[in-house]
Amino acid sequence: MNARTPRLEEVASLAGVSTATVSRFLNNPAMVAQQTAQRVQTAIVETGYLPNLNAGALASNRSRLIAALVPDIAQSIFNDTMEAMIEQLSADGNSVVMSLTGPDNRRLEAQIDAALSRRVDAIILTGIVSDVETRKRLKSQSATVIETWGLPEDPIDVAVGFSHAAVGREMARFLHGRGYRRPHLVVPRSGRSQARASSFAEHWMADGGEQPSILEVNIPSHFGQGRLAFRGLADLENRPDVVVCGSDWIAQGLLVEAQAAGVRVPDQLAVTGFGNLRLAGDMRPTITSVDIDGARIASEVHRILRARAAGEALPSLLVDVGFRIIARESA
Amino acid sequence: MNARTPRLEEVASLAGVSTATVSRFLNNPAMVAQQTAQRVQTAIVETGYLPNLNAGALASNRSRLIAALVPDIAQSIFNDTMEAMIEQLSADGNSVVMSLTGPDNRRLEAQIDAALSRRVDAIILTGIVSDVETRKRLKSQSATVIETWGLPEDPIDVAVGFSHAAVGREMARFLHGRGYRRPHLVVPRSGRSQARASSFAEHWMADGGEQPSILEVNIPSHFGQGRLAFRGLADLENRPDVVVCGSDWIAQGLLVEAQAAGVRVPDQLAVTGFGNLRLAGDMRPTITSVDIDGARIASEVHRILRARAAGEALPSLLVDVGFRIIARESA
DNA sequence: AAGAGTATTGCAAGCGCTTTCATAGCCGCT
DNA sequence: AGCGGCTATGAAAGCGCTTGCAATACTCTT
Repeated sequence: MNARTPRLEEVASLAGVSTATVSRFLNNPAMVAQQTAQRVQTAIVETGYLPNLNAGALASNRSRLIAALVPDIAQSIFNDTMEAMIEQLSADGNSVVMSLTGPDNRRLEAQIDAALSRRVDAIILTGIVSDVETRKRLKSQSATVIETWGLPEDPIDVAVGFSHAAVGREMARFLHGRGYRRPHLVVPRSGRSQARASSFAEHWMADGGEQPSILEVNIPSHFGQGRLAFRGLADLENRPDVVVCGSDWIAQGLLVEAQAAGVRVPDQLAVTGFGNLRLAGDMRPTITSVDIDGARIASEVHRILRARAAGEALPSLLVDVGFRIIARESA
Repeated sequence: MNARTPRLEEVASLAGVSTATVSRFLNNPAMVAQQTAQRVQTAIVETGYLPNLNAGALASNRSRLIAALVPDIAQSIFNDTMEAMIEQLSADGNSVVMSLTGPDNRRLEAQIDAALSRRVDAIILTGIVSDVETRKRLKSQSATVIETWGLPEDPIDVAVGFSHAAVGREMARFLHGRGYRRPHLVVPRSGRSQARASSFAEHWMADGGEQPSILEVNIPSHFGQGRLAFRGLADLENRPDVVVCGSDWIAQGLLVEAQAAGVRVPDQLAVTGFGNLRLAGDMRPTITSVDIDGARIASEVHRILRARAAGEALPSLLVDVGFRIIARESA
């Protein structure tokens, strides 16, 4: 009893125009005359027409599909960015298909295949250290590839993010300036985190500090690791006065454990996080963290995609959105 | 210099068969003879062929695209479920497109339009109380609609979840059994949470308890609300002995604030959460919570979609995956 | 040995759009 | 009146697959 979903043709004949005109009205309203547009609009409403984007994608070779590859979403520091990305990209007719690459990138190749099979307009990579082969492969195909949250030296195509090295440097200066002397770094095993950590160490020592102690933790990082990290402090030769955590979760866990142990933060032990998640400001004491503006990243990505879609050249392939150290109570 | 991406035809001619055969090999390998399959496989590798799924979707009227509508991902209690969903559904050729409906469902209609325009095979709704009109609309169209995390009395199509009322009931019994007498409920303003709360109250009183006090909080719920909730306890006439929180985040925030105030948990004040997020087990004290098996929900959804794709009838439109109260230190 | 049944394959007609190219109408100028 | 330059539209050729139907080649049965 359900009539088939209406096609462009039904709309066209109801409006007394050709399918070409309806298609133009839909994709480029400026091309059709006011009067015609009116009639077409009415016909669309009347028929309850919903375009078939798969057909459109096939014909136009533009899918309006964006693939977002991200390690995970359960405990991800990228979630704010992803959320902004989905919202902004969806706003003008794109759809975001999510792929989870997991802590290792084992499934990455397959996921890229899947994305390319959908003929996505763009692939957005977040927090992913693609290996050389994968990078080469991505370079040699035609969809736009946007790396976010890092600014690689040799981007695959376009990149929107910040310099992890700069974060490490600024954090070192910040803590040095506050008078801390013995930092301990809790570093998730991801290339990005490690880049921050080594930059931190480098600048810390350049400013006359001693080599910071380091604890590596697995990814994805989480609350529990902070607790373990705190306990590990006892084994250190000289007790640190500040723990620089690779994520706010770790910082939070460390804080909780410190409090349970009766250690006063920041007096006896200071703590910093990374990511400036909501909890950083909510935690007690509030957590000093590094804020990355996810919405800004998303809007830059959006801008880039629009430019690409319009066939415009991009002024720059590397967009630095910066970061801010948010000083709070914990350090 | 880049040759166009190969089409089915290139593969076919290289393998010395028709495009139909290659297509069959791809979609239903059992239909082609061993020898032929071998040749086709070789040709595929040789050409580096990647199917164009948009074309396939158009021709077969099956997109292998699944729309997942969820309120948010930044602070979502559904993330574990979503993650499992994406992983499982992606595993056999589907792609999941994410849509964020936000705390209100203002954009919901547009998002449904977008999904239908993609001719998705299914729409997965999570934690969304669609209004009557929307439900009616979803009912009257042909894609599979799966509601998750709740078991509506009148499902749109299929539902996979648990009974919020049962959670409220069991939690009431659990706490009653543990000897608590004055529960206080912190309830996010979402239909689901409220269903749990009213069921809790109902059964609590049926067991002879007094009407629990209630604090409503906005969604999405987060850490900070727990802290506020704790402070609000001071205004209550008789101090509760247990706070039943609508999410683990709230419970965590409450715990942190309680500890800062020197209140011992659970001796002076017990706390329960909901969702059994990772932090519930990591927090100190560990948080008593309600576990929902997201992976199970995902696999049921997956099963349902496979059945639908195969044209099989479903044994049941309502799948109850249950829940478990995880007793920990906080209550 | 003929007929029936089964396993493989090819032909070709779409799936529902977009877009190139051509046409028609109209305006202002010379 | 004739012409160039617009603007608005239509005709129709695909986009790259899937799949119903038909054909072919075998394998069994009787």
